[in-house]
Amino acid sequence: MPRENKTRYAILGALSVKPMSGYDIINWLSKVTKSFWSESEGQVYPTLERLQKLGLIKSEKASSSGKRLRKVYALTKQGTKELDLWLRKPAQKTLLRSEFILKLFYGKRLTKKECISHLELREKEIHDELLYFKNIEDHIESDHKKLSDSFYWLITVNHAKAHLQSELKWCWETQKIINNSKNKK
Amino acid sequence: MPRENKTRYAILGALSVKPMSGYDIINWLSKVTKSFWSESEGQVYPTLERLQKLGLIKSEKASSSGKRLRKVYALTKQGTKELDLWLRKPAQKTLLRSEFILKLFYGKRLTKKECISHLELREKEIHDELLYFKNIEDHIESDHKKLSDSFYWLITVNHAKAHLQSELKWCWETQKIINNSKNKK
DNA sequence: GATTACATGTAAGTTGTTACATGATTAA
DNA sequence: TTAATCATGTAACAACTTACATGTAATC
Repeated sequence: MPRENKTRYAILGALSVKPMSGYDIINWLSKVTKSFWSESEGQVYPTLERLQKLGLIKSEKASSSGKRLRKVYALTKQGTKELDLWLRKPAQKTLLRSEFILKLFYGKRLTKKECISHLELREKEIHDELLYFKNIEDHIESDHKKLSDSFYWLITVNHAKAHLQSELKWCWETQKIINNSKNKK
Repeated sequence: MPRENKTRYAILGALSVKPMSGYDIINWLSKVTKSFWSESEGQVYPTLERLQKLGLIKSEKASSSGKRLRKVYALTKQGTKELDLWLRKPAQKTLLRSEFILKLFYGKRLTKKECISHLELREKEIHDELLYFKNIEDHIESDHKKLSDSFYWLITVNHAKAHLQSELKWCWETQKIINNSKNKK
């Protein structure tokens, strides 16, 4: 059995919030699902076409401010059904790959200092990401108070924040452990 | 620029611990780097061949207990150099995709009960995974006390455990939040 | 006698990224 | 006028999974 295409559901879900163009979807997802889902252009546009052929979405051609055509897609009844069916199925595990942890896993080959600097770099990234999610949170709370979507959006932001905070703590503890270890290097 | 192949480094790293066959590598990685890195057969065997052609690893043909040939690979000097070079470079971010969080993100389309059941399912998975890492931890501590590798292996196990524990806590809190919310569904 | 573990590999297909092409509009 | 943003799309390629083919040896 081939792998199930998950991109479709991310897109169908986005369109369930409001009709959007491909460009809108890419930007919206990259902002608001940043911590747990990403899509690239090369995926979104062809998938939109496929979904339309399948009758799960329909496009209403609309021109934006300029003359360049802009295709705004909306869910069809069938698309809505398909989305809701998928949402109800238990989630499959999606494996992550962390290059950072892989490097640390082989940390024996590095000096203490080099390991610590990997950890410090990650620490900085985490700080930036926490700031980012603080902003996203404020943005969701102010702009979308009316939408009941925002309730679940904030829950996923909490998830990201909890993850980052626990990783930050682990970074600190790990640096201590490494500094106190008796390895020569 | 094409994406950099990370599989090579996972394999080179594995061979830096001890010479192994493709089969060994697959099993070892799937056990010990489970939480942050996975490789499939269809990746490992062709990559081993490529790495050999590049002179980064060499195989010593050896037969195992039976007659079936078994290729044990070891790092060459060049391969060691390549690995160490990569280990010292700052880690690139690897994006994760969580189907579970994506479903919850669109949770507005589900009933409270359905959302809770997604969370409960995840809770069970986390329990199992925590148990798994407890076992791995004991295994690393007993079998590999002599190897100084184990120091860093345990650090990555800590990372996985911290992540899981923070997610578990978030699961509980989220269930409370959903139960207390005033959504109709 | 059947299943599981050992062991290597290939084929087919899907999924995904990156870089590019194209072109309009708006703001510095 | 230069750059950024809006906007859609394609081509090339890399990465990845799944299923299968093949065969031995040990165990239940």
